[in-house]
Amino acid sequence: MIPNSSQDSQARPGSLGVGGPPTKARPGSLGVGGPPTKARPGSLGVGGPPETEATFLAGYDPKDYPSVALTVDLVVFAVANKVLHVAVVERGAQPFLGNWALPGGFVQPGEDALAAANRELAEETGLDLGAHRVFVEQLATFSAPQRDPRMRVVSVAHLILLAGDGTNLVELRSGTDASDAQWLPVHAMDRTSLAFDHADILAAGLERLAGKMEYTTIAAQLVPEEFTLSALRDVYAAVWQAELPAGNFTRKMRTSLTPTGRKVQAVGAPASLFTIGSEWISPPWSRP
Amino acid sequence: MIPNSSQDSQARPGSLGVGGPPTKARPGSLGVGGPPTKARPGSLGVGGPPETEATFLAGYDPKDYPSVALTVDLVVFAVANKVLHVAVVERGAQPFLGNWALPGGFVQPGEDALAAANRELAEETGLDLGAHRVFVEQLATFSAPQRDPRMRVVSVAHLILLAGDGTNLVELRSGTDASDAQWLPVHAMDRTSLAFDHADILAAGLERLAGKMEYTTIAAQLVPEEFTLSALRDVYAAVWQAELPAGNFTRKMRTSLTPTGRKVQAVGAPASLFTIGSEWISPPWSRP
DNA sequence: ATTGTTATTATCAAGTTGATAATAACAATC
DNA sequence: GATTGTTATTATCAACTTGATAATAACAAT
Repeated sequence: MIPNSSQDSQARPGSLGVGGPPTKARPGSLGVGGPPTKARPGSLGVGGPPETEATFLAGYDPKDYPSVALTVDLVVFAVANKVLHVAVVERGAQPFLGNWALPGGFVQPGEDALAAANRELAEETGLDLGAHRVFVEQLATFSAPQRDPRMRVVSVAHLILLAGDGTNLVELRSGTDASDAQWLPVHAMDRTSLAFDHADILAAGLERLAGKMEYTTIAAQLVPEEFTLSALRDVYAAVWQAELPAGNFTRKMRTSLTPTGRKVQAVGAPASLFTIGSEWISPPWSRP
Repeated sequence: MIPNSSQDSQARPGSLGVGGPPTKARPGSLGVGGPPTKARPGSLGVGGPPETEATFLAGYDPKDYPSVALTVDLVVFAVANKVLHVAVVERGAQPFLGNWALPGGFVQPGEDALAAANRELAEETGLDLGAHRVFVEQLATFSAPQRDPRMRVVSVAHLILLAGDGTNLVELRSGTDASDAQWLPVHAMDRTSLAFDHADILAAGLERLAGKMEYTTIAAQLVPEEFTLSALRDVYAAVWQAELPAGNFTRKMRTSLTPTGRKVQAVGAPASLFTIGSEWISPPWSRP
C-alpha cells in the first residue's frame, strides 16, 4: 500500500502539550546488538568492542557519507497599499539567467539555517536588520534530487515578514550576489516563471502566512509595532484577498491586542493604536 | 534590533489562498548586473558574457561549496490502550552508545527526504509498509552545527503515524542499523535521555500532532480505516492527555466523518463505524 | 454648522460550546 | 425472560460566538 503522505503540511501549535511527569526510565538491554552494516552516524560498522567517543571521533572520515549542498531560500513578504509583495532577485547566471528567484544562499559551516537566513536576508537584499522589525521562521525543506540541475542542493525555506508603514516598501539594494532585487505583487505576478522550484516555495510561504493568520497575530508582524485595527485589517485583505467587515474585525481582534491609549489622526475618526497582546486568536478565524 | 524569530513554528493550512489571476509578467532589466562575487548556485563569478546552461554545467565543480551530510529522523507514533507511543532504536555505537534514539538515516543521492523517510522506516523498524497504513509528513529541519559531535549532519525530521487497532502495537524488528527497536510511552518516558537533539525533535513531532488534531482529522491516521468515535476519542485522550466528553465529541466530530452503516459489537451499545469524511474540523477544537 | 469619512459600539438572529441528562442498544447475569 | 451493567447516541439549555447590519462618535474639510 502506498503510504498516506503529505509532503508539506503544517501544524497549528499552541502551548506545548500538557505532558505527564517523566516517570519511567527507558527499559531495554544496553548491550550492543548485531553488527551495524550501513553507514550512519552512530551505527558505523565497528566489529570489535564498543569504542570510546574519543577513538571514534579520531577515526571518522566525512567522505564516507553522501553529502549535499545546503542552502536557505527566503520568502520575504511585505505589505504596501493593501498589496502583498514578495522580494525577488534577478539571476545573473545560468541556469535561469535573467529570471526572478527568491533570495537565498549557502549555509556556512559554523551557522544553522536560521542564522543563514538572517545573514542572507541582509546580504542579498541590502536590508539593515538593525533598522527594521523582522520576523523569521522555518518553513519547509525542499530536497527533490533534481531541483537544481547542477548538483544536489537541499534548501531550507524560511518565511520572513518585514514590518512596514503600509504605504512604502523598504528599498531593496542589489546585494553582492544578485544583479537586481525587487518587490513583486504576490497575487498579480507570474509565479510560474520563478527559478528552480521557487514557485513551490513561494506557495508554501503564502499558505503558511495565510493559514497562521487564522489563529495567531502573525499579521501584526507586517505593520509597525504600534498599529491601528485598520492597518491590521489591510494586511488580512492583502494576504487573504478578501475584505473583512470592519466592525466584526474589531470585535474579534481586539481581544488579542493591547491598547496603547494613543490615537492617530487621519481623515475620519481618530483610530486607536494597539500592540500585540497575545500571540493567539481564540477561537480562530476561518478564511472566507 | 534582534530579529523576531521563532525557529520552529508551524502553520495551519487550509484550502490554498484565493490568489488573483497571474497577470503581470516580471518587470525589470534582464541584463547581467554587477559581477557576482560569492559562491552561490546561479551567481558564480563569471566575468565574461553570460554562458549557456550547457557550458555552465560542464565547468561546475561541486567541491567549491560547503557540504553537509543529510539525514532524516523519524518521529513514529502509535496508540495502544489510550497511551501514545514513539518508536526508538538503541544506539549501537558512540556517541550516545546504549541510549535511545529516533530511527533515521542518510538521504541517498537519488531520493528526496520523503522517500528517505519511508525507506528508513522500513529498514530501521522492520515495518512492512505494504501491510500497514502509514501517514508521513515533513516536520522541520534541525541544523545546529554541533548537533552531531562528529560532523555536520543536518536532519529533516518527519512525523509518521501508524494505524493500529488500539490495543496492540506493531512488532518492531531490529533493523540493519540498530541493535534494538522498541516502543516507549511518550508521556511517561524520560525524553531528555534521547540521543543528539532527538528530545527536541520528539517535542516538535508531539506538538505538530497535538496541534493538527485541533483542526484536522489527522487523529484518524492512528486508528483503522473504519473506526468508532470511541476509538478516535481514545486517540485524543492519548495525545492531549485529557478526556473529552463523549457526547460533545460525537456531536462535533461526526460532521467530519462518513458513516459506513456498519456497527461493531463490544460491551454496551453497538458503536457505528465511520471513515474520514473531511480532512478538516471546522470550527477547530481548542485543547482543554 | 454641515458634510464626508472613518472608527467604534450596538443589536439581533443563527449557530456553537460545555455541561448535563435522557434515551437506546446491547451482554451478562440472575 | 426480566434485570442490571455498560456504552453509544441524542437531547436540552444557558452562555457564548458569528455574520449581517445599523447606530453612534470623532474628527477634517467645506
